[in-house]
Amino acid sequence: MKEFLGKDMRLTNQRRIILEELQSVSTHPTADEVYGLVRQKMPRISLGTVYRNLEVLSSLGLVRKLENAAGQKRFDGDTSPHHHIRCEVCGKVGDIYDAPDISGIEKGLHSDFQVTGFILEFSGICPHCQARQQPEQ
Amino acid sequence: MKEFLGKDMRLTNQRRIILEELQSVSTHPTADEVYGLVRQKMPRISLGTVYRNLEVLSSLGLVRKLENAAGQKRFDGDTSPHHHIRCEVCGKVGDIYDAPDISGIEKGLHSDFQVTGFILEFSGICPHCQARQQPEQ
DNA sequence: TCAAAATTTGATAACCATTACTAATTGAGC
DNA sequence: GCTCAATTAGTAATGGTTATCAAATTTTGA
Ligand SMILES: [Mn+2]
Ligand SMILES: [Mn+2]
Ligand SMILES: [Zn+2]
Ligand SMILES: [Zn+2]
Repeated sequence: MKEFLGKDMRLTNQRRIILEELQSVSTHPTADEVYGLVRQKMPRISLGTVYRNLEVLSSLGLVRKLENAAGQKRFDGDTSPHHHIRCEVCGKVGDIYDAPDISGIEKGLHSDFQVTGFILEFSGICPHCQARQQPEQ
Repeated sequence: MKEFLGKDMRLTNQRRIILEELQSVSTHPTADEVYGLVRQKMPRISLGTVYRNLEVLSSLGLVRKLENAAGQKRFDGDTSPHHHIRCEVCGKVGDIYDAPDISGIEKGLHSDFQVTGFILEFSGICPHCQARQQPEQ
């Protein structure tokens, strides 16, 4: 991790553990949930430190910040290219690795904006909420 | 508009003017900006009434609600199918009417979620911010 | 026609995720 | 180890949104 930090940035225990915990789960936790995870290893860390470092890590490209839908921001320790699906009921986020490749779809659009990219996000219902929603029949 | 309201819902002046104002612009205003527009016609309306009715109108399908964790919600009086592009600098939203059709892309994905749909949103830089960002050369 | 019931409003308070502030602490180069 | 800028813990502030509720408005129906 050290090699990714800028020259005036320090590798603190807080920073290292936040990244490690985020990389150890596949749940796309919110900042608050990351806080819960990290406190098991480092009980005196503050929520502000978690927010601050999630922002630092995402601007360094070490984590992905998911902010293109309703609800709280979520964070992803998996920076490999993949899409996400968000539960319409509870907001939980899952991974989609096999979506058709639509790269380049942003080229040649008619817009006065300078187009730089796109985000494709799926919506659905997570296993837990499926079970809750059809209890009968 | 009356025909779209539920049987226990009333067509108030507030409700009608909010929809009319939203349909009269193509700027995808925030709730606060809708409040500003509506107050020109109805100076004593409250911000809470604007929020409440934007929610009602969007649940009836009369307006589109554009949610994003990166900023404020925005509202669209144009319910015809089209995509959006968001300015990375200022958050302004524009329309994209000529994106390639990717409907059906959500079918056959490998996920334990029940997949119901998708959102494709473009990102870019709006004309105003383009002018501000490259002042030289 | 008129009073009771239902809905909606305006005003304001509460909420809550996130950011800002600041004195104390600490990582890293010398 | 010493120095000092970067970082932290703790807490306050922010800001968009939602909740609350008495008053106003509209509908119902006797
Ligand atoms: Mn992911
Ligand atoms: Mn639009
Ligand atoms: Zn769910
Ligand atoms: Zn812009």
